[in-house]
Amino acid sequence: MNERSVSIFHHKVYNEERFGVYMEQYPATKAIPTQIKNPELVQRRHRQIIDAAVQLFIHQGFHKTTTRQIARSASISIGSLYEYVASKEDILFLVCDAIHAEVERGVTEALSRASGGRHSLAEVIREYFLVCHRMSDHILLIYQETQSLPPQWRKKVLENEVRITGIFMEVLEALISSGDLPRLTERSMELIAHNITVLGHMWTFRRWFLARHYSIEDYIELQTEFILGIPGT
Amino acid sequence: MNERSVSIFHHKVYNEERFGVYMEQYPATKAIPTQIKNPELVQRRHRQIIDAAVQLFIHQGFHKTTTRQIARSASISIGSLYEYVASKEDILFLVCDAIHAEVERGVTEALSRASGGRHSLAEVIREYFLVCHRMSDHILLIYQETQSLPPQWRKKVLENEVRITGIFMEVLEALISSGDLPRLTERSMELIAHNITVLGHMWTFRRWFLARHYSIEDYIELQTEFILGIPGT
DNA sequence: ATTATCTATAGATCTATAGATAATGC
DNA sequence: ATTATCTATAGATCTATAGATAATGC
Repeated sequence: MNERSVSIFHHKVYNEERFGVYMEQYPATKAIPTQIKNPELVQRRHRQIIDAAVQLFIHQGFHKTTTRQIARSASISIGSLYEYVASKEDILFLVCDAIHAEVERGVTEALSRASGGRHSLAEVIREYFLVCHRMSDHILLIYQETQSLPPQWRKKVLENEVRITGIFMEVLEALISSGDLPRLTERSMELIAHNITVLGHMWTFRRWFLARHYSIEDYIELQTEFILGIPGT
Repeated sequence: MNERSVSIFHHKVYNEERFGVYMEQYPATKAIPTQIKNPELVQRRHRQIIDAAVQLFIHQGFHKTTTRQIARSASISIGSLYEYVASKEDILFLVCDAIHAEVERGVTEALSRASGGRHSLAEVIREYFLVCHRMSDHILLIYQETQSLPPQWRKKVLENEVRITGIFMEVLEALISSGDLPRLTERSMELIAHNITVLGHMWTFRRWFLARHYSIEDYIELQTEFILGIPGT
């Protein structure tokens, strides 16, 4: 569907300096037990599995995708696949966690570029919505398949979701304490952070309708007005 | 999970007067071919199947529920089940369509009670959010399983979604033309209607987080402020 | 020797239907 | 005779693993 989405998982964000060790790209990799001794290999195979599975899940859904298809598409045997995961659900967890890591990376990066002044909320919203636009299929997948995860993994995926919403809370807090935004109650601010998160997701799960009427630029403009409560600008 | 949700499908909204015929409760019943001659029986069995399936799908998901479980829970044999539907996907369609019919009924009913004045938008939002609260599990199911429908049925389910959003558009239009709401562009108004719809759904798919911090009454109050852009009241 | 990978398959499903049986109405 | 229902099962999967084989490093 979305050619660009394929390459999303080909950013290789290594961090080899820290403690002199090859750092795990995704926390999920650490959480899944394996018999394989070489951690670098585990990481490489996990990425192969994720890249293969994410495309298959997007196009066929989790349940209609077979473990054999994933193995074939990742260029490993079905036997090897089960050296790196204990179950099909483990693969779904790897996929969900990788998607959230990518969304978080996008938002954090945007944040570091933001000017920090009056308009920085609009800037952050804009960059976040563009991340949602690029990762439309992936975010949709999380909405559809989180329920298929075992409770232990689902909990971790929901924690990821809370962490991303937390980024918007920090932005709102900073702007309020600097006087660039009117004072709000904690509760109200928290809910607004959730609203921003979800209105970004809305572009992914209502795209079948919205894209017929609005470009992503239209959408960002109108939603920014709506969120900031400024009917004219 | 939610005891009240069971009874939602036990409202028997018959309309026997029109044309002197026993009217179909759900349009979906008409769309699914069957060998059974008695339409009243088809409708009754469809309702049995829907009531059984909706609970199983909510607790186990569509893919983990077997057609045998549905048949058993609906108190008919697996053979009979397949006299009333052609496939498992047909059952999912019946379920999604019935849920939307129930949501629409709830919103329309609320609308007919609304005072129509200045505060009627807040009233409609309130009643709609209460419908989402009551039907939390059901709305979540639609988010998760719409993708599992064959294209033909998915299209119909998405049309239901558009129709429900359309109700909010009409309310907004009426309030603008009566001068009770500031003038907005058509595009902006349409997007606000979608936002209202989705912020209701948000209570269902973020309930795992929101319910820890807000009661449904808190949620309605804060979201109404957010939507109407009034930080104080 | 140790580590990683592969092939072949056990074991356990599940959907959908064919063909037999029961119930209903003339 | 017609309509509705049931039982039994064909046919087609799919996940996960056991046990054999290949590659690597001392």
